[in-house]
Amino acid sequence: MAKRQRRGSQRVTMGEVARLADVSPSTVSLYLRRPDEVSAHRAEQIQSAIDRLGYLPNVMAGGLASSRSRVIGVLVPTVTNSFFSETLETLERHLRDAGYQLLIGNTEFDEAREEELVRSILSWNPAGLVLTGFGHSRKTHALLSQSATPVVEMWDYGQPGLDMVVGFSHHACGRLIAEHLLAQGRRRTAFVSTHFQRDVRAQNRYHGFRDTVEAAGGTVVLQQLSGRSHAEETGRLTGELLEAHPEIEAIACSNDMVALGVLFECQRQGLAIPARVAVAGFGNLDFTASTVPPLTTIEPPRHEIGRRTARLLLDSLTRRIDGDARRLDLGVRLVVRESA
Amino acid sequence: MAKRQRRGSQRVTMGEVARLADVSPSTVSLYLRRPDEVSAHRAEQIQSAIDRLGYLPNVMAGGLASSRSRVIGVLVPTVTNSFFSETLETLERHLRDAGYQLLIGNTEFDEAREEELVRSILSWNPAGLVLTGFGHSRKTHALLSQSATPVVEMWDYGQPGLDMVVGFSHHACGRLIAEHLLAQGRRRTAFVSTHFQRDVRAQNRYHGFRDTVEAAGGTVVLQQLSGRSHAEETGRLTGELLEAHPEIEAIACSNDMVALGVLFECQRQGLAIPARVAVAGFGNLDFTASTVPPLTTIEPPRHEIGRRTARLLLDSLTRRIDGDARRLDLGVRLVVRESA
DNA sequence: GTGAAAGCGCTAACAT
DNA sequence: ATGTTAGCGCTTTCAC
Repeated sequence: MAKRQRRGSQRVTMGEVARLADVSPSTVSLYLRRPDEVSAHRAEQIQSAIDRLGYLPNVMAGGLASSRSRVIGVLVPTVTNSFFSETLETLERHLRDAGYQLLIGNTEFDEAREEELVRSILSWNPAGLVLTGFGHSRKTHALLSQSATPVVEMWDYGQPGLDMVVGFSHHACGRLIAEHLLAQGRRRTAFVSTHFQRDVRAQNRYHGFRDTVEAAGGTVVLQQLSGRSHAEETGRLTGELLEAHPEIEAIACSNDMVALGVLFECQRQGLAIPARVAVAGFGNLDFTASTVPPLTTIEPPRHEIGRRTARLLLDSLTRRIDGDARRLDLGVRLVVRESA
Repeated sequence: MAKRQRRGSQRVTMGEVARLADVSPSTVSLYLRRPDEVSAHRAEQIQSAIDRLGYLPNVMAGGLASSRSRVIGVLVPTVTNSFFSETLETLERHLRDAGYQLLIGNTEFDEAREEELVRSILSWNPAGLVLTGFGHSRKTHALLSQSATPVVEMWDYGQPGLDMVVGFSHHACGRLIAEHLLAQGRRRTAFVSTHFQRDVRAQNRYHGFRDTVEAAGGTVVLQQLSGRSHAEETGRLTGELLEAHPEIEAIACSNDMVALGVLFECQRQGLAIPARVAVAGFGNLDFTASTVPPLTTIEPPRHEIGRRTARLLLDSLTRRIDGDARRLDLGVRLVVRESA
């Protein structure tokens, strides 16, 4: 006789496993959570029942009963950005190894959407939450503070933050590039960037760059793309830039994809890099080592952010973390190659 | 008097909302699920109670009670790959708009890991599951068939599949590129590729390419990278390739990042593209339009895959989908630019 | 070490 | 249209 199929739900319950193993459901539960507190004999019976029935625990029931949910929400602007997706991947691996399931959401650089996602994720009663950066709506702040969920803000550093922080200073990145360029005697500069509205961190890097260049008596022309880094527009804007400001001897870019666009535009115009104009990026994307010429850039700790965020969050679930340890500045590294 | 804090769980329950709104819990439940079946008066009371208390429904409790879980699992090889992440983003938006939460997992191109993830996701009793491609372990097949969860395999086409399929033929992509090159009279070719073990779809494209070139009496030299597309290795292998096979007049690449590496290597060696050697990619990544020269490539329907996968899955949850409509070949488009 | 019993917060009949 | 009741499948005291 075939078993009746329940409406789309899981077939085998813990009770059925218990019956087959000839123990009580609570013993099965105990076996699943703390195997060594069950006698070897029963453990074996239970495991073989589980295998025979193909039993899979029902996470929802478990979560409800224990009122703890092995779920962690992660909100990034977009998974489409390789910076965030690499961090995400590392974060996922570490958190999954610790038994947590990630709930990932794309805020699309929009605080209202972020708020919606926070609300939706809090409905899952998550053990923790990871957000990108410091920009959140008032309502989001309210939601989070009344929920008492541990929160890590990642990929940025330098503001108080909601709870825990793992990242680095983008202002410092801009400064680093500026200092490198200034040391070469380049004072007439430009900053070509993705739109600040889509990328506050690019804006912070710009500020760091501009402040440093201007403090040294140099100039900075800002050229903002209309949206995300689009190679075609990057080329066009770079062309306009160099025509309007032929004195420019260095171009800092908000990221490596923008720098790639600038590089190709210079090639098209026959401008020698770095002789005529230096070019620097941000991100140290894979291809930057083999462009012609190789690109000077900044290496952000994308995987380290994932690792440390996972660890900090996990630690905060088991023990009290004190003030200092709650905020991590991971720093960055300037990668000097030939383009600047 | 401050409310007692429950151990890390959600504070406000539906019961408390009901009490404040002076209705029964089930009326609150009804209001939340089908608002217009509740009288306007009570609806208002309930909503204001919800607002005052900051009530968020407990998804776990709801899911358990209804034994339907507005959860859909998605397994991709890696979110780090822009093809998958763009599909993922579109998929996420559409599915979330329909009220579903995505559970995303990285298989890391490993069937054993995929199996583990399938198991872990089935524990959530998902409404549906989205996998990438056709390669799954026997155990995964078993798990899925006994669970009766609707499954979409995406990003590929041309095999029976487990249930539903949304993608395109990678073999056809290889053929398309080959035909284009052959039409230009180029018969001595090479295929530079990421490692097949990490990318079966690249292998399929290679097969389509090779079969077509050889059928026309041409030759194909295969050059496989050791892992994922790494620009430095790509350059080195391309150098070796052109030295060992100076007769080569066209290089097809398994994707645009590889093609970029080839492009720069040719620049470094002073080989004119396409005069001396033609170069073609796959993916139509953003930068390909503005390389020097612009890259001939193939546009895969990355967003369309997300859209159609979401729709097919959603549809299959409400009505029976018949045979033909369960398998979608979305096709691809050859984008001819100057490099080939 | 094991089992019985009481929920976790919600949904879904069913009654009214 | 609203309330009553009985679970959903598991975890967690608490006896034994």
